Amino acid sequence: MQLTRQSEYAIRTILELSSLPEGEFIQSRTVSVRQELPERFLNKTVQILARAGLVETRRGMQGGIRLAVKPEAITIADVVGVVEGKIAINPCLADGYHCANRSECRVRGILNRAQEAMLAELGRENFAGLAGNDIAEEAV
Amino acid sequence: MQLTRQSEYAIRTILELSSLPEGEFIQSRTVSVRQELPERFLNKTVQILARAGLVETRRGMQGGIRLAVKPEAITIADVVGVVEGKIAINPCLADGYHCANRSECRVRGILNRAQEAMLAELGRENFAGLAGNDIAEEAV
DNA sequence: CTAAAACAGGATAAATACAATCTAATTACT
DNA sequence: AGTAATTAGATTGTATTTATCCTGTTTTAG
Ligand code: SF4
Ligand code: SF4
Repeated sequence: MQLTRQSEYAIRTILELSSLPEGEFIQSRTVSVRQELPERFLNKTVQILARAGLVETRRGMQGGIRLAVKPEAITIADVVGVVEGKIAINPCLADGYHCANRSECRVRGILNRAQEAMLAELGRENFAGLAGNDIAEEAV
Repeated sequence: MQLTRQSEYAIRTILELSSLPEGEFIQSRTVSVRQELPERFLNKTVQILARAGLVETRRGMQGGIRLAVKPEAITIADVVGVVEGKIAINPCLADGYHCANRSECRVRGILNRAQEAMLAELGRENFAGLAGNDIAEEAV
């Protein structure tokens, strides 16, 4: 019942990128140093974020990575969802899983509600707020 | 980001026990058959539940297991907590873990709120309601 | 008093999943 | 060309989860 480290790494990466001036590239190596993340493994993580369209990459000299969308449009729920795939705290909440007594099971309903409650919280605040680079710092 | 199977097994076991007349013993083997759970593994799970004081066991002929407390007093959150230990969806939410920038980290607060929201839902309904053996079936 | 029934507990094995690394390619700028 | 950066897949290492085995202890039927 825990997020993977890769999710944390991804969150910290997006956080780092969110605090940069819009459009600026930063090398993933720099992120790994600043956030103290294993470099090689972070590269993998960046790839996932890139394929999902959250970050943009540029190769070669002067290359690096940057956000592909505005920090305001990304939440922790998004990042975790991209890295770990669609969240399902129990197999029966995932697509394509068939449990015999699923129809009459009342446990499943509770698990589902619990999951939704968690995802709602993870999706409540966006990375503009998290990185602290929004002016108003919308009072919660 | 998933509950262990053992948690499911434990939930189904408590559910089975909750639907029995109060005080009646049932053999763990019967539970494993009725719920289609691996017998040997379930024994281990029962031990955990017993040590935590949720179920009571009796050895020998005519032995078996039964709830040690009323179904009304047990929630899914309790069962999962017993089987998996104190829930922490990220290492930094567990006791004894030290993250360098924990004090200034705003991600942690969100993760914590998400976890609490999930646990609140898991603790909302008790096993009397889940097993459907309470009269009023308290309208939610 | 003995044998069978049922849980207790530790050790171990098998299977997954997670985390990290390695090597080689590709791209792009200078 | 040459260098700096990401891309991609393969591979290794580690931890966790899941499951089984074997031996012991308790209880009761006979
Ligand atoms: S028994 Fe209920 S909670 Fe468990 S897997 Fe089946 S549907 Fe889901
Ligand atoms: S960076 Fe924040 S969320 Fe991540 S482990 Fe540290 S305190 Fe927790």
